[in-house]
Amino acid sequence: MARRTDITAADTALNIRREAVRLFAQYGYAAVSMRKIASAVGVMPGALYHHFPTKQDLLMCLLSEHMERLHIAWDTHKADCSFETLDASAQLSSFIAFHIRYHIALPEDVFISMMELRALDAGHFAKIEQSRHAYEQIVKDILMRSPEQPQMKIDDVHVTAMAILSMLTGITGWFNQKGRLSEDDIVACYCRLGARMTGQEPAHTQNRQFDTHLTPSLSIRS
Amino acid sequence: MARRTDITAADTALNIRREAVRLFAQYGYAAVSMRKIASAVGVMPGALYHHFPTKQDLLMCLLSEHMERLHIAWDTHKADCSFETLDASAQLSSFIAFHIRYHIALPEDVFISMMELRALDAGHFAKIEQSRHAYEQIVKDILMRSPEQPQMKIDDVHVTAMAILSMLTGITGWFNQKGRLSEDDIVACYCRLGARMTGQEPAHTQNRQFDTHLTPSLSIRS
DNA sequence: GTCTATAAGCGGATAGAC
DNA sequence: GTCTATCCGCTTATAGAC
Repeated sequence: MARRTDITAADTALNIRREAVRLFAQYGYAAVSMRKIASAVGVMPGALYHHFPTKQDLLMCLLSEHMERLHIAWDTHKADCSFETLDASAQLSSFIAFHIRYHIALPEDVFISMMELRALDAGHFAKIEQSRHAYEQIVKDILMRSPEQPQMKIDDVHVTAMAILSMLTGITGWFNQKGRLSEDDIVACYCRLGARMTGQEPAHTQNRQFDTHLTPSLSIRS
Repeated sequence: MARRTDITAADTALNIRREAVRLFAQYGYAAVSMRKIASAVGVMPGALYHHFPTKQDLLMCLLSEHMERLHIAWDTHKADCSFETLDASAQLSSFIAFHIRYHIALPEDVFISMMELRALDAGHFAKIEQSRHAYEQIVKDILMRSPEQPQMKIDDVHVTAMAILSMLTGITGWFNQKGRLSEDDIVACYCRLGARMTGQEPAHTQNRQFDTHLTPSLSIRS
């Protein structure tokens, strides 16, 4: 067969990233060899090194691009729901809905971004950790505005923020697209839980309506 | 130096388990070689195979013993706090306190039990997964008794149980023994959060007293 | 029960042809 | 941009001496 000119270098680089994400998520970074990635992509091992100088660089690329996409998606979501005009209670529900939908859509990226931080060398780790902290700060900033809301009562902003984030991120561990609960059901459940965790009475939250849907831009993946 | 008769085979096996837990927690199962474990223990690599036939068996031993100790500790805690006599609300606080204290005391065992499940082969995985489900069922059983409690309101037992467990297990990711909050502070915060997540009004939970301390048996480690 | 020594193969990464 | 071929250190695991 003649050389396929319909497959570009950019395609191969994208295939490498996609297969690497899949394999790292399933088996872990250390357990996946460059040979296995090459085999999944359909190229010889040496070809990978034309696109990524080392295995470590490949991992760092996956994690940094994931964090970058996450922040961009959040900024887009903020703009689309006029986030700054919402009160703290509505902001929290808006964040919860965004976080759940984004994480359910990209479970493998999320998974390796949690699990493989320790596989990064010091410099790379610091960069990703900074980006993670910035994301956590979103929740803390929302909770710190709670004193403006008479129906919100928070004992400890830091603990409550970490509890909410852990609770949300844990969803990817058990959620099944074909299971009993739809994505909308999950979002509704967790918005209620988030409201309760921030001291809002069930009576106040039962009948509130939130714009909990993501903007279409989220579904675009590089 | 003559052969040290004060070091027995049981000591070596214990040292292997301890160093393996530490190294697996820090770098991950796949990233840690038998050579590194042997070096940490202070023996030659071949000696490890006298105690564990394969690396996989060593991992399975660590995980199965962790789950076994966890269930035994829970049974002991249940007996010591007369668990069956408590109402559902107090049972939940009792469980939360137990879970937090146990997990803070053994963060490395907990960590590898979450992270290295995928490193187990199919048969071993099934056994550990069964034990994990049994532990999750503890929370579901408590929540399913909530209809007896007029102050408890739960939308979905499964979701609420998973949310509580994720929230609790996430603590090990950020808790620092020397940080701003003591273990007691954390337990108090999370008992409050757990109460709120199960629909209990802040006014109801603010002044309640729970026996949130673990029994002494927990501090014993094989 | 631990040692020395080694088998047999996989690991990341590179050089140079095409 | 991908291939073939290869370097060489490290991997799990075993055999037999002590």
